[in-house]
Amino acid sequence: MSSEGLFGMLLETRPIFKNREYLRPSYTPEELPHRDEQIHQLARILAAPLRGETPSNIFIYGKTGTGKTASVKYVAKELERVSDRAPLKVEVIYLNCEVVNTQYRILATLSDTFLKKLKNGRGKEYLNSLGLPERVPMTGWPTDEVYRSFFVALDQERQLAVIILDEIDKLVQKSGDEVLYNLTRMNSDLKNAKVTIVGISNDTNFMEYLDPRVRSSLSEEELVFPTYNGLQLKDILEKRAEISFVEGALGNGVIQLCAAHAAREHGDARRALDLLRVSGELAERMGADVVTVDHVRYAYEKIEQDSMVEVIKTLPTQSKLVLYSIVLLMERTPRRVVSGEVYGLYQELCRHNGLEMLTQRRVSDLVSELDMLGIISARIVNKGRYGRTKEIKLNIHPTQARAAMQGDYYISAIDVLALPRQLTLA
DNA sequence: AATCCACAGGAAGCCCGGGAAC
DNA sequence: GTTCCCGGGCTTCCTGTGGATT
Repeated sequence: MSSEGLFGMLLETRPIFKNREYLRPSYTPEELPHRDEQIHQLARILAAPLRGETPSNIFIYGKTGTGKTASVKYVAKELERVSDRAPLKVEVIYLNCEVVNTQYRILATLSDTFLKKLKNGRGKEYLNSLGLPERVPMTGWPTDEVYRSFFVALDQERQLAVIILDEIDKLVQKSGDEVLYNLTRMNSDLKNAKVTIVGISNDTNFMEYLDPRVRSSLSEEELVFPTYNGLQLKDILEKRAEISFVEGALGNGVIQLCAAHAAREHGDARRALDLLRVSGELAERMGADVVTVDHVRYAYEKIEQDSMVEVIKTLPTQSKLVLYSIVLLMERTPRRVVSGEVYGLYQELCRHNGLEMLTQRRVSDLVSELDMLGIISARIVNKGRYGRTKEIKLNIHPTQARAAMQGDYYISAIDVLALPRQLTLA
């Protein structure tokens, strides 16, 4: 270690990032390149009620990383900003249905928002006089009571409630469409206030499960967010890089390469930004003061491996066991491994560790699954007289795979030394 | 040309847990 | 609470495969 000590190197090199937060998915950018059209449409639809027209509900569809959430949040923010001067006050409520995924919790959150607003505006006594509580408990109330308190609290003022339901497919999947039915009908009963629902999803199939009335009302206006192409991604990355990286910290071709990778994988901007950030972090860690295309390549590998580790961790025990057999064989003799060997070792592992043993047929399916997940690559080979088999290649480093599986109770308990010698030393 | 290996992978059916319907 | 149904995991049984070997 150098005389400067532990942090010497880190302090000496020029920093790479100005602010890496701008590269994270949680950041909502000031401008969204190549989404002007969608943003204008969205603004036009949402502004209509301000001019006294009946509000339309909006359904937004687009693959992940196409800027749906960012665009909606951006428009919502602008709308709230101008609503002071508008004839109708606007209140935007953003709900991610992956988190808030039941009818009760949605209504409770909406209730609370407007109860709080009312209390701040007119005081506790006013709430009491309407028979409204200060807050709705997290659980316990009958759902229609929660609905009523939301309704009454909302209708006390002339206002427009823009309810954004992100990942709305998750909601329908988990709790059905009853909430949506109630929310879409509200406008006909409200006297002062109006409600607009903005549903966001990356999956249109769920629409089929909706009540036809809900479906048509939810998609009064539809907006599609197409995926970005390579050039557009490059643009987006450049804009972001400007504010997040130190000037001159990005080498030639870095952005192009990140954009190209992401474009190849369905134009997901989130992935592209991730790749750029990880590349920077890697360069930083390696003590470089410029990010190069090599860092990007390395980062790409790292992201791939990391996601694979995640997949492995969530595998069922039997699949892990099969994978573990492949890993063991691979560690001994780094070559292609055939299915017969895998099943043989798998059997031994089960036998010597008191684990349930599956049939060859089933293990063959598990191997195919591992192949589908990209953890291994398998191909069928005919060896003539010596039969027909599957050659298996591991797509992740054996030590990484091992580490990913150690968390599993059954796997960590496996005692390799208990195996017959010819198997462990083959 | 016939044989045969060592599996792949399709078909049918069993079992079990969980959710909907009664 | 019971019954019914469904889907996923699994087994059993089976047919198919293509080139080295006989």
